[in-house]
Amino acid sequence: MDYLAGLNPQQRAAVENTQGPAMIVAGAGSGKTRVITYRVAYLIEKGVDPFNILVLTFTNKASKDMRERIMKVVGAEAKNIWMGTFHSVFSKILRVEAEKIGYPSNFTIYDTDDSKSLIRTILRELQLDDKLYNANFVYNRISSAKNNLVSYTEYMENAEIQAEDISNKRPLIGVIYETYAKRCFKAGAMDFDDLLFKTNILLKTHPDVLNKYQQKFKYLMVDEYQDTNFSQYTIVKKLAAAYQNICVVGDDAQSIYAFRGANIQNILNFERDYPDLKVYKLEQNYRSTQNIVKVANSIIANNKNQLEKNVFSDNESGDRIKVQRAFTDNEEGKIVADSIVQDRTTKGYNYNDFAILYRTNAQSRAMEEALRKLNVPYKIYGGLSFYQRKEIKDLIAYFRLTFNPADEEAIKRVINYPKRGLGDTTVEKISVAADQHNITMWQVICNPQQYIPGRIANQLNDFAVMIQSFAAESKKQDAYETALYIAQHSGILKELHADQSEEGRGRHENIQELLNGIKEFGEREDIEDRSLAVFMQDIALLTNDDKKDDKEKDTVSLMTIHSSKGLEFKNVYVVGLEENLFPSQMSLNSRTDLEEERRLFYVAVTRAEKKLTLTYSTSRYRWGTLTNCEPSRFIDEIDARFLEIEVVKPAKSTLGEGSFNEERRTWTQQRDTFTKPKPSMSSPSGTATTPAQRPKTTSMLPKAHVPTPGFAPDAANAFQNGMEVEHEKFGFGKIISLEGTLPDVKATVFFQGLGNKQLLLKFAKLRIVK
DNA sequence: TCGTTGACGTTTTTT
DNA sequence: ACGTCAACGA
Repeated sequence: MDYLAGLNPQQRAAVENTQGPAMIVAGAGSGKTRVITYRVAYLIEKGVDPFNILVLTFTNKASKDMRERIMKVVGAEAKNIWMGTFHSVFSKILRVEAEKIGYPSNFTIYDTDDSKSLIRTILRELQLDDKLYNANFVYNRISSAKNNLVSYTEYMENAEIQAEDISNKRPLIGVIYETYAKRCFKAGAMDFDDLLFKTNILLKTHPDVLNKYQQKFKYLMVDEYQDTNFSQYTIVKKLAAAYQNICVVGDDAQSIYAFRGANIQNILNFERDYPDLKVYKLEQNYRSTQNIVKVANSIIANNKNQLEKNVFSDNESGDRIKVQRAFTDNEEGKIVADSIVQDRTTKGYNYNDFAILYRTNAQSRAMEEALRKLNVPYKIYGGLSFYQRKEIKDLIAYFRLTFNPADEEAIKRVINYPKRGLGDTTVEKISVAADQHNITMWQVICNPQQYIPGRIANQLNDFAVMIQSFAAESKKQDAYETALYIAQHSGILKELHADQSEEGRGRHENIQELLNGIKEFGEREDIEDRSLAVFMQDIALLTNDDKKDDKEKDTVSLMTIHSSKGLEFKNVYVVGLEENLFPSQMSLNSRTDLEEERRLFYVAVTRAEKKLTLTYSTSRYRWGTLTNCEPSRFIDEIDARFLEIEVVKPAKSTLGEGSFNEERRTWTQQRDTFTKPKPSMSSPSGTATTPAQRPKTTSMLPKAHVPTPGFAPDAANAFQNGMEVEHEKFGFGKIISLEGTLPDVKATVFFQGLGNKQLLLKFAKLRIVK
């Protein structure tokens, strides 16, 4: 246990106090991960069975890293610790206990796309205005209800919530919530929030199950506790109730997930729930230079709501923080890329030692381009994950359907991909029939003659038989063979193979990569059940970090600030420090939101060990148009003593060594002259629409034909060559020729002023004149 | 039923 | 700039 010697008194106390409730308030860079790691190692060395330890983290990456670090201390035993994100740990438990709450153990996990798609379907069915009832809005509303453990019944009975919805002019959210929840249940599906919500229900309604897991998890640890929501808080509280060996670790200054329901109250509740709670404060920052720590402190001091804490550093004072201006987003990229190349060569850094952090994923593009131009290797973290690509989701939807045919979203995704003549109309019919008879869409598809008579029934039957053959195949073959069989027989491989464009080949390669991944999974020795069904279970919870270890590769890291939490780099560039971008436009309405944004800035700044650079641009492409930008208020908030402002461009600057604020004033005036509306040339006085303002197309087209009163089209079989006909839009014309056989007869008709038109008689609305 | 077209909204952030 | 969606024509 010689590792204990390397800890400071507070850290050591936190590690050695293993019994009873504890809270570790850990400032940025204060060795938090080390403490958790050693605490777990210490527990094991004191004789606690790893199977009795549960460690909950916030991201897959954090749990993977931590397991590796624990492994280095205690060896292979670390494999037996229960460790993972809330979502992954409790989805595992739910699969074991699913039947107790009426779910199949192979329930599907709906990702955000699936959820929103289902909500859109429901909005259509309820004939609600999808502008007012925006799917995103509805989703967030339902999500936050679940995260606060409000069921749909409670939602509709709660006067406060109802009043809020009514004042939002959206009184029917409760009804949508109910429909959504029932549809998910019918489909054997849980969304992300359900994984926690249903766990709560399970533990509440089944004391025996609760007891089982209380006995199992005698020691609990929760990382990033400030980011937990009420639903997570309640699970932890219940599990810890028997032994009270609960240790939470967090930093209120780094709470950046309130938008997702995280509640800072949880820390306060925590003290209230455990009167004999021991609190450990880790305030010494070992990561960064003094300057960086001071800058971080001066930023967070602007927040009103925070716990008392004094983070300090004994490291060298270090360079001042660089602030650099660019005139365009591309130039910003160039400045950063140049700086990386220069520091690497002159100061002997690796590419690994650099990170570029941004507020939104969209900002990565300019950075990428600049890095590519200088041949700098880089890796983008986050963004569209491999498993979110269309072709991957398509194939996975076939897998989902194979193991859970009730999965409505999977059906809708693949029933007509590749094209097999089962379009929207048919899906609508299936959906209606399913609703009427209170069965699943799959049951309708398996019995099409009964519910949807006609020619379509045959195609539906073919589809059903195909899916059933996949299920049969999965029972005979291993994961890879089954997957390959499905990829081939669904027609997906053929479809992608036919597309010889660059992207098409890329998609084909992605499918190959997924298949390879499944093959590797099938060869793993450490898992007993290596079936495709098991491979599928966690797919929705995987993010990018699961794919290949690029750790050894020497690359610059690009990521959002959110995904940078918990990481550290020698050199950090925080880019796009502009009003409306960072802080984000969405955050400007309320103090709470702005404070969260500021904490985000705090997180960004505290990632840096040696050198921190902040950049902003005076213009940037947003939504495809060039927009002017103002420097972020966050720059102003930093104590100027720690800053080094570099005015890059204007050759022979007249600004001299002026302060940042002075420079900014100049810049602002300059911008004003550019944006002042020019004397109007385009808008003539008066409000009436002038002919010149109408869309050009209208005036260019021949005059629209007004159909004869009582216009009624004739049946397709009534037409003969040479007949004079009337078209609803094109007016009068004459049939020049007829081709094909009923019902697919195609007519060529000559219309006055329009020339020849080819019309399919079964669609075109034509009336016989003579 | 399917493909094309033009209008529209999108950019917070993650499991 | 880009992707999604409704409307429309074939």
